[in-house]
Amino acid sequence: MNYWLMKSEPDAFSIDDLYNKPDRTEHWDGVRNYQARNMMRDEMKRGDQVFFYHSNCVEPGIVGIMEVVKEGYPDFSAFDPDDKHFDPKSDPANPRWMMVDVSYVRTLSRTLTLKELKAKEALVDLPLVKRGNRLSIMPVSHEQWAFILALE
DNA sequence: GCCAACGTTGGC
DNA sequence: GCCAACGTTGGC
Repeated sequence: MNYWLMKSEPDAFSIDDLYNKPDRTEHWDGVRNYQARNMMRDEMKRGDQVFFYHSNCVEPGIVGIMEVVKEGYPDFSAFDPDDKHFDPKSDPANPRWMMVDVSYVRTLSRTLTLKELKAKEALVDLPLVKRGNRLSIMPVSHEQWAFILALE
């Protein structure tokens, strides 16, 4: 099993929004970055565990855990001219963008803030804490996952 | 709201 | 294929 971290702006989609979805499950659409796309297309597998990270908000940090329940498939929001993430270059016959479905596992008892994570020597290799990193989906090693969870 | 970092686009 | 311009991300 692999571990991941996925960012979302809580104003757009928060962990509470995920909790309130039917089956507490949602497709992770709107990713328009090739590196992140490749991870969803090639590497994320059913049962993988994912940290839910709130970005661009008052207290950025890890707020919960979710699980991959459906592996990579075409992101249909790219085909919809009315969608915020419409991409005319993504052809339904040859989709450019992919997504996975994720399901709510639990909300952490507290937010593990970016500030706190940045201060940990054990996490210096986590892309999240590297200067200028903007990846919205990133792998987390098993060691990093266990270390972060122990902070809760 | 500012701005640094970085990915993408497009002219050449 | 280079690289300047531009748009976006996301912390602060």
